Amino acid sequence: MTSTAATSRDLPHPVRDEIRLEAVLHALSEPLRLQIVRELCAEADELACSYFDLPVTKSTTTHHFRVLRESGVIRQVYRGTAKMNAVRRDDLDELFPGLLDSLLAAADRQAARLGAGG
Amino acid sequence: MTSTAATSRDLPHPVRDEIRLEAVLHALSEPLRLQIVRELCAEADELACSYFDLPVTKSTTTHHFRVLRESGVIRQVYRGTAKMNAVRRDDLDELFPGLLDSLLAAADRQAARLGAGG
DNA sequence: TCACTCGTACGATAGTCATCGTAGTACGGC
DNA sequence: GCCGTACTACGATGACTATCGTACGAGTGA
Repeated sequence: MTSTAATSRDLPHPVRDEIRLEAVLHALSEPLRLQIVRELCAEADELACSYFDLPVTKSTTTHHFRVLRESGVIRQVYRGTAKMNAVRRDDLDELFPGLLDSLLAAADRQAARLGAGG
Repeated sequence: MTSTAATSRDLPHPVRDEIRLEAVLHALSEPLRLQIVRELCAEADELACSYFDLPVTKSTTTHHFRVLRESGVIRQVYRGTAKMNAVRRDDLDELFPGLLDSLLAAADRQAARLGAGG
């Protein structure tokens, strides 16, 4: 094949204008999903679903990634057998400037506060 | 009685350190509750529950205000028969600097975008 | 072709949630 | 004391959700 086709399979994503703040907040209100997004942003690169060692089964993992994708928080694309995930930072920053950074900062701050047990 | 007691009834609130980001996001992921918080911030003053003209029954209104209170987003206090509501801006700003402003800005932006239909 | 890995689809289940109606409590004014 | 207003508590209900297990599909490499 000629170019950038990931594979044959395509996944449905909301276009930028279909992303809703409420859906984004709902997606991020789940601890596991918030953690996934934090790691995705920390790595600043595409990560496979299997990269994450989550305390749930594969079925549940699939579910959480789908919620993130359908809410517009992440973009998913197949590369071989792996499904790669990346935060839709450009779209989110365009729609809600500064929101993602504030959310990540808030999550970091809380993690530091709760983790350190101060 | 001597001073500032609102009335006899007191309502349970989480203290600052008990406020969790996930709970805040969950509370604000509901359109009605997000709207309530937006109005509370816009008025910059305490507002009674009855101020809001919500398309749900009083029971449901009570439920939504309780979720906001128990997540730490708002503070509620009785004044006579009225229950006054105010956003806990100081606590939220201390815990998650800039988050509330980003969320409100995002909500405003989305409202303008969807309302204007541009 | 065969096996292996990664992820999906489906069905089930237990829990949470938004909603309502009704009945009840607390406060303020008459 | 009595009534009206503001809000609550309780029970019910339908919808959604997080979770799982099992069975399956799609791709990679031997």
